[in-house]
Amino acid sequence: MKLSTKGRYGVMACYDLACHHGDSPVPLKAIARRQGISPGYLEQLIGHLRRAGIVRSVRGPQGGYVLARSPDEITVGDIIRVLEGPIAPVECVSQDPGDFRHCGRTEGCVTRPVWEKLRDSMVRVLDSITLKDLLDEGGRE
Amino acid sequence: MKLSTKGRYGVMACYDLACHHGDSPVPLKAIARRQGISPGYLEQLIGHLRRAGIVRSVRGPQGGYVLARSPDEITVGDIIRVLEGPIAPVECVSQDPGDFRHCGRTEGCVTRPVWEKLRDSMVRVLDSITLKDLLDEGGRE
DNA sequence: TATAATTCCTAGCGGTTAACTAGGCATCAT
DNA sequence: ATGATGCCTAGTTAACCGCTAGGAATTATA
Repeated sequence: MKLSTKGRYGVMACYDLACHHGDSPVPLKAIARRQGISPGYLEQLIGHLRRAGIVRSVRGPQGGYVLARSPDEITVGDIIRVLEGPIAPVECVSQDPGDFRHCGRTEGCVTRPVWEKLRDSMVRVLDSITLKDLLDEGGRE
Repeated sequence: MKLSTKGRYGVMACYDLACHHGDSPVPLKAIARRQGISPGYLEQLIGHLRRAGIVRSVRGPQGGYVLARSPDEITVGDIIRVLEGPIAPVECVSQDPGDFRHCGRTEGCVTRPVWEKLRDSMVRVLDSITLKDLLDEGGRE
């Protein structure tokens, strides 16, 4: 029941970009250094975020990455979904049709409501926290 | 962010035992057959549940397993913790000292509060649902 | 125009875990 | 004494995680 580093690194990287929102593009190396992430690995992760429209890239010298939307329009859930897949403790309660898989057990599976409640509570938390919230918090503490 | 089959199978097996609570011991094979779980694999899982004091075993013919406590005293969280480990999306917010691991990043890690909120909401859901709740629900639906 | 800083892409790799299977031993009602 | 059951450990296959490697494309700047 653990997140992989993908999700964590992704959130950290996006937080880093949020800190520099409005500035010139942030090179990947700088993010990797500040957040303590292997640059090569982060490159793969940020590629997903780019293709998902969460960050934008600028190539060439002085290039780097910027958030594609403002920090208050990007939730932690958005990032997690890109890097970890649908937020669902088991496939049979996935809200993404591509990920959903019927467990094939007796109809009226008794345990499914448990996983649905768990999923809902996870989604509620992750979709309620924006990068802006993290910025504000970082400033206060 | 998925549960493994361990947790799911464990809850299903315990639900099966709850259905027969008060009766004579339920042989592992019967549980495995009804729940569609590989008997050999379930044997390993139920071994953990036994050592954790959630189920009791009776050896010999007519033997099998029974719940060690009544269904309203066993939560889904109890079962998950035995089979999946501490309920924590990342190790640095694990409430189990053995599992906890400091991420070693800059102090005042900005993302930790996110994982703490997520953990709390997961724990709240899983610890609030007992096997009795599943029984009642199975009866109604 | 040449250089170098950057992003982009894909392949591979070593380690770990998941989900079993296999096989043998211990217990004990009948 | 038998056979049904639980108990234990060691394998096995496949997938995935967290990287590393190496090169191609882009482009600001000297």
